Amino acid sequence: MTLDAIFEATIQVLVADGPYRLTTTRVAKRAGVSVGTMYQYFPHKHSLFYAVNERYLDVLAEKLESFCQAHRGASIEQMVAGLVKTYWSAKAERPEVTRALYRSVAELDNEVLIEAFGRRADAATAAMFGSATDADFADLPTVILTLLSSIFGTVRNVFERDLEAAQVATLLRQLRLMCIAYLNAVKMPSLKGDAE
Amino acid sequence: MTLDAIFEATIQVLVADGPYRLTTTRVAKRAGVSVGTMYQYFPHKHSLFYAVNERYLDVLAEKLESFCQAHRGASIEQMVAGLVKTYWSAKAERPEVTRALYRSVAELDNEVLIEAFGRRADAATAAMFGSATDADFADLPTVILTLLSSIFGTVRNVFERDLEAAQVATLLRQLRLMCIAYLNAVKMPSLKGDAE
Amino acid sequence: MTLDAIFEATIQVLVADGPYRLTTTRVAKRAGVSVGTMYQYFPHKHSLFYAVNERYLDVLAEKLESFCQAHRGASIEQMVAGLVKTYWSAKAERPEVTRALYRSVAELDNEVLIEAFGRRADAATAAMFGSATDADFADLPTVILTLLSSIFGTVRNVFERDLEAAQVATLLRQLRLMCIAYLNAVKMPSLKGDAE
Amino acid sequence: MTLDAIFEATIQVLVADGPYRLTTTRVAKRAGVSVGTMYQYFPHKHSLFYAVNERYLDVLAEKLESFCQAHRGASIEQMVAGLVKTYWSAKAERPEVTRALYRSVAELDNEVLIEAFGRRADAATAAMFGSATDADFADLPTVILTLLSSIFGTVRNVFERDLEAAQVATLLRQLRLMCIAYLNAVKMPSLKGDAE
DNA sequence: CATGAATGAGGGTTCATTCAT
DNA sequence: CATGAATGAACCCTCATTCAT
Repeated sequence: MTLDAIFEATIQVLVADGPYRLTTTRVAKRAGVSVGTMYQYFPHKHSLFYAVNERYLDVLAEKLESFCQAHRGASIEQMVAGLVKTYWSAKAERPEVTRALYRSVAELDNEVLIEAFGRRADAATAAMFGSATDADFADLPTVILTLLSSIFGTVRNVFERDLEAAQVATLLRQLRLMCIAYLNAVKMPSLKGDAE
Repeated sequence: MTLDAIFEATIQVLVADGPYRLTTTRVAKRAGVSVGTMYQYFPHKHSLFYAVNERYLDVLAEKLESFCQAHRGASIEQMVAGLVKTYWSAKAERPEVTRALYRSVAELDNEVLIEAFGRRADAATAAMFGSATDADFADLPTVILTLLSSIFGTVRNVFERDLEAAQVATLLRQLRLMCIAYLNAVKMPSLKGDAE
Repeated sequence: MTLDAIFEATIQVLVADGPYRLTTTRVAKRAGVSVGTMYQYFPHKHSLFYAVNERYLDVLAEKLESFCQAHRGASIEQMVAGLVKTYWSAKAERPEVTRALYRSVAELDNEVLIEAFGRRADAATAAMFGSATDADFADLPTVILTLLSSIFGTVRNVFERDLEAAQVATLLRQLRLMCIAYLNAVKMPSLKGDAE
Repeated sequence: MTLDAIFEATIQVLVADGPYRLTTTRVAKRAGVSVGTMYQYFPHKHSLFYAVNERYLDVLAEKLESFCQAHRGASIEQMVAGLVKTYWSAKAERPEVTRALYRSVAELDNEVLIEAFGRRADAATAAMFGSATDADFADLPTVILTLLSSIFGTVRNVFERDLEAAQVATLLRQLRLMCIAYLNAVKMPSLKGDAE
């Protein structure tokens, strides 16, 4: 489908030439359509860029949601491990694309997108952790905000500092450790906690 | 001094108009100098941009270093609390500037800058935590990388999601909690630890 | 056609304003197109300039070739007279253009063009004089080089010194005389030469 | 002396960077003076350029004049040989300078200079050939014009086509031959001519 | 609907020239 | 007088956007 071709072309140009060289002509050519056609789908360059980000965050949110949905009732340790893995895998699948999008964010006023994504991630994660069989939290929203900020932020840092594979593996392990230590520190003492 | 005026003008334009609208003419006008003068100090737009970031990261690194220097031999709890506070304060001093610079990163190949900053932060923090009187770590570099990634990442997330003051305060408290929980989880059992 | 308009505009600007004032905007305006359009045909100013020269030399070379082709087997006197006339006529057709192009040479690294033109002129002229019925030359290439250098150089001098019509006519007559005297001086005594 | 330094610097920049990169700052720096000082000697760039050319042509004219002065009463063969040699040597002494100046001519309206030079060359040469002991010419001015146009033009052609040393030597020999053949063809039959 | 040539505002950069020191 | 930092008009070139075909 034309639209998909345009999206993919945008990402490819972004990765290959950087946000600075992302021109409508270049994208159109790579997508195999004319500029005119592209303007039928997107009224201006900005909207194209916006749509690409929207789509990207949408897919990401879906992955998180589907993971959270599937792991209700698990242990917080499983949840944390899975959450980190899910988020990292989604980002690491196409690292250059991830990096390119991280860097291209400047171009658009995407606060709306980020907020929407944040809300979805918060909600899904909160629902999952709320169903944990081995822990309860007095202020779940705060816990979730802390957890996600830490995970998302750390992952972003990895890409920014361009760490080596070995370092990344270690860091992700430590990240899990950190999150679990945190959750255990803030969870309420409960009967459920007996199994520990 | 002219140079400072240019720096400040760059930041102001960045904040007011965004990286996309950062043009040499605009910066020059706001700095109260001619384009020609600007080009006497910076061989091209890029270098101006780069210099601003370099300066910013330099100040940031210095603040971290001076804090770390001053708190050798403290407890890990004090270190964590101070580290978070120092980093956050530096970023929150001029929030719009911080946000503007976070977003402008895309424009320049600043991996070198980020790496240099990372190394300085790593070194200073490692030296401090290595001197902690109440904890020892088997793999200090990894612990530091994790700690800083988490702190830096989380702070960045705060700016990206544009959280409210109250949320921020809570989140920072939780962040300290999380870091301490992590450090306690990974520290080596030691004689020094007796006091715990 | 747009392209021809651009060529002609370039020449006109060159003539009217000189090579120093030949700007892309000026050419575009005179050609009745936008700068953007010009850049669709020529990747940069230089290439436009180059193309104009190329075209000019190409036409010139063709005229020489066609004359030489048509006068094989003639007498050297006819050849010389025709050669001078052909070259001069081509140059004198639009004297200001000729002068403008002579002066604009500095702007472009046109050694390649000049060499190419030189080779074509050499080849055509050599073929013609090689077929002369009343003379043979021991070292034809050298004779041709001398002949053409002298003719081309003299003509250039005329334009540079901006001689009056009467002087020009006289000079051209003398030039023919000089060339013929030279050829007679260097030609081999031969059976063909009997008629002399 | 400062002025000489500026002249030499101009030429060096011209040779090293081409007429396009000849900027006042660059010349001043190479001359070891400030732009301000340069503007004390030359009211604008153009005048500097003009002066350099003037000086160059002046030296050239002097060489021709002094040769012509010294060879009054010689044979036309000696005159021609010496004239070609003198002119060529002057040009070939610093070939890059010659080439650079040939190309830079476009920048300035130097018709005046060229005319002045032409007149001096004409006068000197005419006086010399008028004193030849072995030939008389009915229309000396025309003969001189032809002779000089041919010599000057041919030499220029050599630089333009960038011929090899061997070719150059041959060409110069032929040029002498051509000039002598011409002079012999147009000289008046005279008693002086007996020696022939 | 698709095309892609045409547009031209606006960007980065240069450099002849000035003038306070 | 010499200096060289400051100026800003003007240059070359790009690219988002339009619209006749």
